[in-house]
Amino acid sequence: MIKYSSQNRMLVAVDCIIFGFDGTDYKVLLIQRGFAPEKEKWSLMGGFVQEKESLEQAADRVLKQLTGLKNVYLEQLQAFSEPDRDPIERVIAMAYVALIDIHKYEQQINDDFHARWFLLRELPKLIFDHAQMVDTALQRLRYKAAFHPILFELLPEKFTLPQLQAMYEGLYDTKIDKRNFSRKVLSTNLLIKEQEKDKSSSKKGAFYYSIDKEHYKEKFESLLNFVPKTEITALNE
Amino acid sequence: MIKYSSQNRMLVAVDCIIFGFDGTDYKVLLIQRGFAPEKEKWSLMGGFVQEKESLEQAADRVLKQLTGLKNVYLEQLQAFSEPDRDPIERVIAMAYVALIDIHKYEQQINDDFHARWFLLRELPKLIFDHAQMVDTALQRLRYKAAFHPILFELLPEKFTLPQLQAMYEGLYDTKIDKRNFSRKVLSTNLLIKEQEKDKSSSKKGAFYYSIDKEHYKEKFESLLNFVPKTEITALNE
DNA sequence: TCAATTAGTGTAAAAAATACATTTAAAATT
DNA sequence: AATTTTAAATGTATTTTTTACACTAATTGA
Repeated sequence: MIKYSSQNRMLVAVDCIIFGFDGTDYKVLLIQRGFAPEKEKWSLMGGFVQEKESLEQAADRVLKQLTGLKNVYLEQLQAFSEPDRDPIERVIAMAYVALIDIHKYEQQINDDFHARWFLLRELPKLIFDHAQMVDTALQRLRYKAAFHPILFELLPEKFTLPQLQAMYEGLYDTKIDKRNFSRKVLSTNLLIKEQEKDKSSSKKGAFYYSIDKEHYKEKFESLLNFVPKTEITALNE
Repeated sequence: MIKYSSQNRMLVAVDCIIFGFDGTDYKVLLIQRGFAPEKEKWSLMGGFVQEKESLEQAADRVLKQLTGLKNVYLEQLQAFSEPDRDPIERVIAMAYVALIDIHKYEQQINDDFHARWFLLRELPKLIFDHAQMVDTALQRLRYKAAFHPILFELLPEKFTLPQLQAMYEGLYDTKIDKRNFSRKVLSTNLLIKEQEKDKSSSKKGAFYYSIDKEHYKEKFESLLNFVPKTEITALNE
């Protein structure tokens, strides 16, 4: 079989930045690396791309192998390709961002795998350029969430408006007027009001909402505006 | 020296989608591929990543080698990684998008290299998945140009408001009211009005404008809104 | 000097975003 | 049983932004 002769072949890896939200804070899922170099150090979920799989398939596989997660929101972030980013040998890394409902997978992750959630604000030292990957992923999340309803991926099936608002406030580190926020969110017709209330955080209780999945798919690509303009005047992309 | 043993190494390439605008139409720069397979077929500018260079460096190098272009706007688009996208062997391709002033480089490109501009609407059949890369790049351009002043990269140092407007109208295939357009554009303080007029396309002549480079850098990341909302309700990203 | 052509400009109406405070529901306490 | 406590829910007036829309100006060539 003919090949491209005299060209330089290299390893290609995928690394996944997995964001979660616990109702108050954003978290990132990390594992202790299982092999040298930097064995036992905290790392993003990563792995080498195999011969017969696309990058997307590799990211799915790595996520499943290391955490048990399947069918999660997963998006290509960007490549990290400094020649010496891995001290052992040249590795091109493609970073993927995943958003998951932290509670849905919490048990599974803790029990079967040795992944651990860390507060985004208190991440341990990470191997290689993984801290930079997290930074870049966070920037992208801030950018994208300002226009598209992706943060819903972080919430359980049923959630309340105060929870949703806290998630937006956390991401942009700001306070949003709840009257304006609920008007904007509800005007998209993305949410269905449920009968029940969540009484875990107030006496009155807050009504649960769920996603109208039809509208969600349609509206996903259209442009929303949940975040006040003053908060998004200088996003980094 | 230790390596990651028993892992699969593969070729990594960069491919550049180079957009230009000739005042009326968008164009894409293509070359005839110089080696098998698909030798002589039309292709994006591409090349393999070398051992000691990052992807960005590779893209810069490829662009320079194949067209003579330097210091152009170049942005990572996304990876294309289907295992069989290249019939010879596994190649992961990272696509980059470049925006250039078509006239500034026209001579250089035609004379020294065998690259050729094609109308975006009339591209020839391209090798491998390059047509898909162009599609994706165009989607990204539409998305990004709706919020950031990147289209200025396509224009010469001095340009007129009608030219600028034609560029936006072409990208979104729409008509924009010129009173509203000029008000919006000028309100950003991104443009400096010049003394001279361009009389090439009207008897009255249209004043030239140039970019206020200070403001341009500052404003690049902030969010603009040159395109009417009705035109950007369903961008694909 | 008149006709033709494209550039340039202003205003009123509609829509969207913002600022802002009180009432309501339910539980816990007295 | 009444009162207090806590967070949820809600409406309106003001400001800002966006849109729709049509005539005048400058210049060239006939």
